[in-house]
Formats: sequence, C-alpha cells, structure tokens
Amino acid sequence: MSAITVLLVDDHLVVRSGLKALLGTQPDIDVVAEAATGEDAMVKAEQHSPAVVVMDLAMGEGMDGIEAIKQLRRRNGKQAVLVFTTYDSDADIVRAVDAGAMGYLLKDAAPEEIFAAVRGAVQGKSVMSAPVASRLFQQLRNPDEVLTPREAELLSLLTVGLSNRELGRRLFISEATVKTHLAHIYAKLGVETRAAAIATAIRREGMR
Amino acid sequence: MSAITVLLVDDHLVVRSGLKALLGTQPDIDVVAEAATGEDAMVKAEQHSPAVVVMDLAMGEGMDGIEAIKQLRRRNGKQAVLVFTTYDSDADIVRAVDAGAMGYLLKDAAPEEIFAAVRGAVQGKSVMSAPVASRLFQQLRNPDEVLTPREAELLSLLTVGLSNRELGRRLFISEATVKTHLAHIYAKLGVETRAAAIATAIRREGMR
DNA sequence: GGCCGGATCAGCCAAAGGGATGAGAGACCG
DNA sequence: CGGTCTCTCATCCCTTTGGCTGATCCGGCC
Repeated sequence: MSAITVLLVDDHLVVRSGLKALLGTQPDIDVVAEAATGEDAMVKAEQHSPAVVVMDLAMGEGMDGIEAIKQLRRRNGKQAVLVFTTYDSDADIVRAVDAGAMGYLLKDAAPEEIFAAVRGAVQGKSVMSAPVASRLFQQLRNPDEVLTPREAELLSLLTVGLSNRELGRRLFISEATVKTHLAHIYAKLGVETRAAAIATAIRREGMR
Repeated sequence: MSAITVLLVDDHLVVRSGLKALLGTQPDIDVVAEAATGEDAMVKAEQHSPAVVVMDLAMGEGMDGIEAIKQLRRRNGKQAVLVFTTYDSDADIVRAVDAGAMGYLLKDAAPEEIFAAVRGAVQGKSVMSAPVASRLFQQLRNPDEVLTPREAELLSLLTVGLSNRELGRRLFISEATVKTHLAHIYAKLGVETRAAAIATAIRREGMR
C-alpha cells in the first residue's frame, strides 16, 4: 500500500527538520515537501498534492496560517490540514477549526500523538491535543464567555494600548458604547480592569 | 580529533529532534544527550560533561532557562551555554547574557549560523543572531531607555493587571512612589498610558 | 567633600476609566 | 408575532490614573 504523503509548513527550519525526522521513522508516512511561508505552501501543495498538510499558525511575514488553511481548502478540499503550533489560544483554535482544520496539535505533543493525528486525518478523523480539546469543550459549556465579533474586534484594538476615546474613533462608535462593550468583555474574561483584560487577551486569547 | 559534545535542552521534542538532525550532519559535532527540563539538564550535564549546552529559555513548568544557565555556570564554568529560543525580547537577552550565556540564537536561524555558534562557543567566541545583536547595540546607544531593576520589577507586576494601590502593597512602597516609577517607565518605553505599557511589555519585553 | 542616579515620598489638579442603570434599533429564530 | 441577541447610546457618580513639581535619603564615584 502507498504511504501517506505529507507537506510540512513551518517558518522554523528546526521544527520542519524535527517533524521530518519524527515522521520519517514511520514507514506509512512520507514527507514529500516542506514550505516556510503560506505562499510557498500553496505552490508546494499544488505540485505534490499531499494527503495531509501539517501547518504552523504563526509564520512571520505574509500570509498567516489561518489564511493558508482557508486557501488550501478552497483550492483542494481533499487535503486534510493539521494545525501544529505552540500556543493553545482560544481565538486561534476557533479560527483554525472554522477555516477547516482537521486537527489541532501542540508542539509539545508526543510523537505517537502526531502519528495518530496524521493517520486519522486521511480517514477524516479529527484529532486534537488534550489541552485544546478541553478548551473547546469549556467554550461549549459556557457560551456566555465567548466574545461577540464586535467585542473581539474591540479587544484586539485594546491590546495595542488605545484609550476609550481612540477606540471610539477607530470603530466609529461613541465612547459610551465603547464602555459598554468593555464592561461586557471584562465580565466574559473575568477581569475588572482594562489592564488585566489586555494581559489576558494577549496571553490567553493569543492576541499578539 | 574528537568531536564537540553537545547537550540539547528544550521542552519540545520536535525541536530537540530537529536540532539533533541538523547537528548530526556535521562530523565534528556530536549530540551526546538531551533534556526536557532545567532540572533534567543539570543531571545530564553532570553525567556527560558536554562542551556546549544548547538551551531554550522557555520551558514550561519548573526551572526556567535563565536559572538553568546560572546553575550550570556555577557548577561547571567550562561548559559554554548557547541560548536557542523563539523570541528576541530585550529583557531575556540581557538576563541571559548576564547569567553567562555565550551566544543567543533565534529559532529561525540558518543551520550554518547554528553550526558556527556551536564551534565558536567552544573557542570562547560569542555568536548571536543579527536581530539579537542589533537590539543589544541599540540598548548600548540609548542607555536612557533601559529600565532599572526596580522599574522592571514594577513593570512585570503591572502586566498582570494590578492597580497602583495593589502595586504599592506588593512592593511595600507608597502609591506615590509607584506613580513616579510608572512615569519613568512610560518615558522609557515611549508610551503614555498604562495600557500601552502593558502591551509593549508583554510583546517587546517578553514579559509573559 | 561634592555630584549623580536610583529609590522613596507628598500634594494638587485635570483627565480617564469603571459601575450601574436604562433604553432604542435591527437581525434572527421559532 | 414575540423573544433573544447584538450593537448602539446616554447619564450619574465615584475611583483611578497621569502630569507636574519638589523633596529626602543613600550609595558610588571623581
């Protein structure tokens, strides 16, 4: 039987190299190409039509991982995309799943976990690391804690250090509305001050 | 002639595996051991007495990289420590160099750069990635922008979202003093609000 | 000894932020 | 159609923050 063909996408050579070494130990898995950027990933996917694409989300300049996933799925729905990243931020997970990712692994995952995810992906099975799954699960249980699109937008601007007045100007809404949104955000994040909100946003929500 | 012995320390198996694969291509470099935690690194260093220790700074639970460097240098000054990490935060660089690191590489470094750093380290030569060097250089040019120890301490507490009153209580100083420190910090970071200070602290100074 | 930088504190004032409450417009859904 | 959600705005009130100025103490340093 033929091996599962894999395309690795990660801006760090070391990580690609490590993944290749690990996956190389498995006879039924075959790394056929690598890419360091989202753009490059498109080209390589076209050339090799891999069964599985293992992709990092954070990728320096240019196209980010989420965008890359979307484009891949638009062009060729048959390729299964596995996210392989360092952080388990709520926002990233949701966005990746939304974009069509088949699985979500963290970089400290055990080799067996990675192998299983690759094999599962070609069979349409979705595999995710335990911490990731528990986060998704928690969001399902407490939908009240999920930010609305507008709130998320505001929060992301908040993390660059804008004042309420500036936030209002940026979003074309009154300062009063900004304060209302903020109050809701604070409640959902479980914080009481703007400072704490920024801290949790950058750290937990991965808004960097 | 005998090969340069290397100990790899990184909490991510993939990264260790990648480094091992890369360094393995060089006949004069020999990876003799790996460790996933700072504690483990101490044990392995003791057992193998490697010439060079390649170490990540961020390491999940327990001892962090900086602490590990300090202890290594205290126990056996002959081992050269190379920092190999994802971020080039000002604070981390200074702390690592302070702790006695011989070089500072970023994870997106080219293989040749890594090889050169390892070889240089055994000869007492210090090698660092370009972005890292330029940051250090910039600090030398503008010493006015370097935070004092007390200011850095305050800033790090600031990023968890404390109020001035709380900061004062934590540091056993009056609220007035907190405000003075903050004013200095704002000036040095080039920001005007606490929110922006937190944002830059977490992102640029790497206080996560 | 005089000078300087770091750390500490105080008081004052204007600006910004945060809590509470109420309320209207539009979208979506059963 | 009525309920629910999201987004929008307003007002009142109190707390917190930020800007400014000036001051003391201590440890190095020339």
